Amino acid sequence: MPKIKLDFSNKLITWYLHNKRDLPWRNTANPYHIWLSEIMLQQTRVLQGLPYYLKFIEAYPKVEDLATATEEEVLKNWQGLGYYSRARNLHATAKWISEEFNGVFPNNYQDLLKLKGVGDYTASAIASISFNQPEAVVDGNVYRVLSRVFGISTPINIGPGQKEFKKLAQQLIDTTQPGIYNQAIMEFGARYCVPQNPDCPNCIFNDSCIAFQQKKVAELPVKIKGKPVKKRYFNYLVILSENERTMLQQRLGKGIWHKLYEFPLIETSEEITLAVLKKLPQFQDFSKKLNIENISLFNEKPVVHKLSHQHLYTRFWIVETSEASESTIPISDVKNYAVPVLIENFVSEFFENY
DNA sequence: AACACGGGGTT
DNA sequence: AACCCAGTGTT
Repeated sequence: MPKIKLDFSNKLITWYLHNKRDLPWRNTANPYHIWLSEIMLQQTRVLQGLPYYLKFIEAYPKVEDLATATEEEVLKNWQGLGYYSRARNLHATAKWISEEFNGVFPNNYQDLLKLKGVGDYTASAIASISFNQPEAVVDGNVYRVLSRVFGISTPINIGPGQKEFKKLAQQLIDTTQPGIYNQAIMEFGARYCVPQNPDCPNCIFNDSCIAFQQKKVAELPVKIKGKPVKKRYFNYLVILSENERTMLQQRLGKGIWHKLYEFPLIETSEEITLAVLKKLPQFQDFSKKLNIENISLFNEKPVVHKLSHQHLYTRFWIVETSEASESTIPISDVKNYAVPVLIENFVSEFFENY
């Protein structure tokens, strides 16, 4: 084995064994547990995903338990973690493995890659950690560590860079303990070679790190800038009908929050007044079905809910009606539906007495 | 290749 | 406000 490669992996693994966090998925090679943790940690901080992992392991000890749950329940348990396609793919994959493979996970990179929601990173993670296969992971941490140590300024978020880093990572992996190596480089990126102000003078690589030598640590990795965030204006109609009932609708189109629930929504191109709201065709269609007695605005200042690519300027209109429409549900049932955090925050504030 | 997809932490 | 996080699927 080339010395540079041995140096790199040995330093990383030595650092890891002294500095790793004690996380529940690190005490097992069970592919179900590893798969679950890896899906949850996609684009998600360990500390944010950890309570969800514990909740899922308890609610669904085996993949068959996840498979026999309803998608609604899985989404409810996923509520707040974001990127909800992960939860839908998780459930679909659990059913597939349970029904077609008798609950036994694929044991190699190529077959793991066929699972919904499992891409190059996750297939490599499971293959290496659960099955000891030498498949290198390349996540955000790996991009940062490799771009700095090896002084690579190829942009990491377009095709050529992704291929270059994958190839380098594959050359560097310790084939005798690939799972440990993969976790070591990720943990090192997450805990030491951090995005801003890493402690380079005391780093295990400070004698060889190209970025440190050339004072380019702050400029690496290079990332092409994305599009500016889009502003959207949401008007939620919070129905309050007789007997403490309200109305929820499921989002079924394309876009954010697919299959989650929310109050009836009217999206506009800008902030609107009550007079304008009343004239909107969507509102008039809606009001035909109900006997509206009063409308009031809950929040004059919009709640700005920030997503990666969108800022949602949201106002909640309280719509009191006299008749109990068929499509209403008891307010006390709202807590059983999977809703976006934006809705959950409103519900917990407005309906705290119900 | 570019874009959509959540929510929260950090600076 | 900008960037990032144990990325993937769609177009």
